[in-house]
Amino acid sequence: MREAVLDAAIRLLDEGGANGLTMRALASSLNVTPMSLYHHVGDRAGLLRALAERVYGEVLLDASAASPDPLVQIKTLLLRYHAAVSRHPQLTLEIFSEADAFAGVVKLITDRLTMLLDRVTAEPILWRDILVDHAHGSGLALISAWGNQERAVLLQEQYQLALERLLAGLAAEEK
Amino acid sequence: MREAVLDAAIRLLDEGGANGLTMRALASSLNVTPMSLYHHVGDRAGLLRALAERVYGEVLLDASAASPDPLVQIKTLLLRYHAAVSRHPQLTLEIFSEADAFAGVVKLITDRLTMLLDRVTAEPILWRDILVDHAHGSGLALISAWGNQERAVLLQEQYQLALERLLAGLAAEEK
DNA sequence: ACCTGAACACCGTTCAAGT
DNA sequence: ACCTGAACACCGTTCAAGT
Repeated sequence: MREAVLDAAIRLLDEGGANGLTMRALASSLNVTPMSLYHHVGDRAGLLRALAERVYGEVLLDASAASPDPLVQIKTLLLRYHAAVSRHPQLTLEIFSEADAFAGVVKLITDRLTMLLDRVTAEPILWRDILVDHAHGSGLALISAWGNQERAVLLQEQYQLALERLLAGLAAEEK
Repeated sequence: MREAVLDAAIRLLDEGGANGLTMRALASSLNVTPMSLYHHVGDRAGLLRALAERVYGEVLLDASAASPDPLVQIKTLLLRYHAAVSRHPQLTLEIFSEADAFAGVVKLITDRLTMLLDRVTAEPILWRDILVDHAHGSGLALISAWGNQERAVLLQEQYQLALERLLAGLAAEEK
């Protein structure tokens, strides 16, 4: 039942943004009373936290990937994170507006990124913020392309290109 | 009177985010009926549009600055835009969630940026998106530092540093 | 443990009426 | 032109009551 609630919630959020995901609309889409939701996901903040864990949680799966090259692992991690952000940009927006945003899963992702960058550059923090901020900005730009599959694919390809430029700039600095 | 409404609105938005800026709270803070606001700024969407024009409008003032060097002008433009975004990150967030976001002023800013980049790189669009997306992500990160003046200043300085790295990477490519 | 209806304190916005 | 009160159709969440 909890999974069904989260499924319906992410759909409402994708389609209607923050205003589309109301407890009452969510309950109604499941043929249930609004108050019933509180037994499965808690209040609206709890619901959003659960959604964030589900969407961003996949990013860290089997992270010590094929290649031992840290630059390749950095690229893989960022491509996955960007994919998660741009798959549900409205969720990202909603998480951002919380004061203690990105507290849980995302902290794990940026920590892993920092560790990898430490092996590649003398300024791991600076580059981590450049790469993460850029991934956020690029992912959020997907909102303006919602429902436009063609443009969405184009933006995804462009992110890959942009990431290569950024990592080239990083690799060009001496360690 | 219109200016007073906008002043109060941006304050509510900064302090309480999207949920803090309600038409009723805004009216109450001005000792006025909610309906009175509709004569000055229209509905909530109109209010946000007016706020966006005011905040982002300053970015384009006297843009053909001191130096004729396009790289310097690019840097100045982005520093100003980032300053506007990070001064009111909650407004940026709210504008982002609109379908046709950044329609007005921001279009002018990115167009000017594209023109300048055209004189410096063979891939102006790619670099425009890198720089704009990064500015957005970095500016939005200010939300987590709200009320923390020390951290806010640090993030501003870090943006300047990050921008220099990015422009160095851009300049390193052959035109 | 899970679900419910009724209620409370909110929203944005429209409308008809006032000056 | 500007302001108002009342009303409508919504919100999130609490509470007391049911199974």
